[in-house]
Amino acid sequence: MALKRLEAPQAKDKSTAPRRPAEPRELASKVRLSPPERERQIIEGAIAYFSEVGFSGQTRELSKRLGITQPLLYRYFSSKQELVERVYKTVFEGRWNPAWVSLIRDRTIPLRGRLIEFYRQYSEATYRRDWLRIYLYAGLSGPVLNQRYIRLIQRELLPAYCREVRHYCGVESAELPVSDEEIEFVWSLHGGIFYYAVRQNVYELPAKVDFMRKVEFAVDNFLAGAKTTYPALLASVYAAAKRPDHHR
Amino acid sequence: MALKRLEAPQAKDKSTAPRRPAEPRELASKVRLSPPERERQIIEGAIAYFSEVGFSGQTRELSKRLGITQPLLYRYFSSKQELVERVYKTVFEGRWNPAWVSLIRDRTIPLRGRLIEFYRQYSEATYRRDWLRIYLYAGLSGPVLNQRYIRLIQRELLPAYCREVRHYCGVESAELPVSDEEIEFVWSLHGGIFYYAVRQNVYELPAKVDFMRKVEFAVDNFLAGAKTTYPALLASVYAAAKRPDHHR
DNA sequence: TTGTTTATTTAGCAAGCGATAATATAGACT
DNA sequence: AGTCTATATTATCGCTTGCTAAATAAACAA
Repeated sequence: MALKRLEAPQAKDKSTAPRRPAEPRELASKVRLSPPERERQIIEGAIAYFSEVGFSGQTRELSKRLGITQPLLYRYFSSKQELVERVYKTVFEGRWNPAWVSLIRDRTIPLRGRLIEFYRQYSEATYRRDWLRIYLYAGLSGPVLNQRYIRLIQRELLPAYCREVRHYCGVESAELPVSDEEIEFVWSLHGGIFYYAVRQNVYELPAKVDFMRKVEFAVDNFLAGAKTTYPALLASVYAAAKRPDHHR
Repeated sequence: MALKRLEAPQAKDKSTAPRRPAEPRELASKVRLSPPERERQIIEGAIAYFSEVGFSGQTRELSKRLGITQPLLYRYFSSKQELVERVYKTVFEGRWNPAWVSLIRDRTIPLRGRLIEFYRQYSEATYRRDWLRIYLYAGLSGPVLNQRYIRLIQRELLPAYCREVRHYCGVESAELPVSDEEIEFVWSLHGGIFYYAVRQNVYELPAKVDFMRKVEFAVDNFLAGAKTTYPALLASVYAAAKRPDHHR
């Protein structure tokens, strides 16, 4: 019973007959690429493929879409895991623009305009189907990469938000550090817009309201509310910080 | 070369020797459960397992965690896909409470209090690690289920939000239907809180601000802003609806 | 042309996977 | 206690998967 496998057709023939010559291929390109070029092509294809099917996608199917054979992947990446990590790295580290922080801080423009312009640029870079899907897949595989990205947002972007909102509300204070409560306060704006992008580009719901229009609503409401709630928040945090038991 | 597989150790022995008697098992329970009970147990275990590793998790590992053998799963579910769909169904259809809509509409309580109380209850039911992870996995496997859930929110919950916010802002109008713009407006509140839950329970970032405190910030800022921006939004939508080219 | 290098392919393994058939046994009923 | 039925297990199939070794062929230098 265990030997049934033997009876597979032509199994014997193949083992004794000389290897037949390679038949002409009809794949996309027979050209030999230089290693850097081929590597770039593989990573690009892997981003497209894994963003669609997830990181449990098979190397055979990926190679098929690339028009190459599967073992060739292993000439450029020693394992599937290594390729996956290159995909993560390329996507997460390649689309952040430090100029965005300067934009938020540019007080020659009204804060409303800065925030709207920021989301116009930021959405173009990161709120795309492939980025969002890889972000979500990464977060489910393990928290580390998303933690790193969120910490980047919390360290670079959101404190700048907070200082500008303070200025906007007329409660600027250079010496008072930005509190966790303030960071969480501005997360509401950022998170609401992010989730819009997920609904549109991952869950594929029809866009009944244009993205930029939605951003305007969200920014307007955020700023209008902040005018009264932000000073109150700041006061409550500041009061708590003055009390002896303020740590924890 | 192709016959090498034959040389696998004890392959022949196994095929000729009589089946050895079952060795005593040390698994959790040898009891025979009634079909409904066993089915419930499998689904419950599948929710826990698939929410951790995703739906590409293996049936063998699942059965191991349940303390049963893998073929037993196939007595209760004709395929893995069927089990997966039961998991989806159980999670998404089992945790929605229609009373939440009544709570939002209960004008004997100030709107702020209603919203905060709603998020206290809603987060307890759905903003849990297993629910959130299955929600995210489902959305990446295909948009259908998440679309259905989001449409439930948009049909049952958010229009109620909108009418209460209209009342809160003193611009109530029973005959004017809730517009897409208004729905999107209140999504900002809901989405910002949802993404907090994802950061906490999926990306496992330390909670520097307590969930209910964050909800208070978000609701306060939303309502404070709405007082001025919601009437303006309503006016702009209403003005557009009056123009001849208002449809699309 | 001829030889060398190396990008790429062919063939294949070993482990893992979903699923099935045959067998064994727990537990209720007589 | 003995019988019977449905629950549960054992063994195994056929296919897929990540990965490797050997063979092939394109590009370049002599």
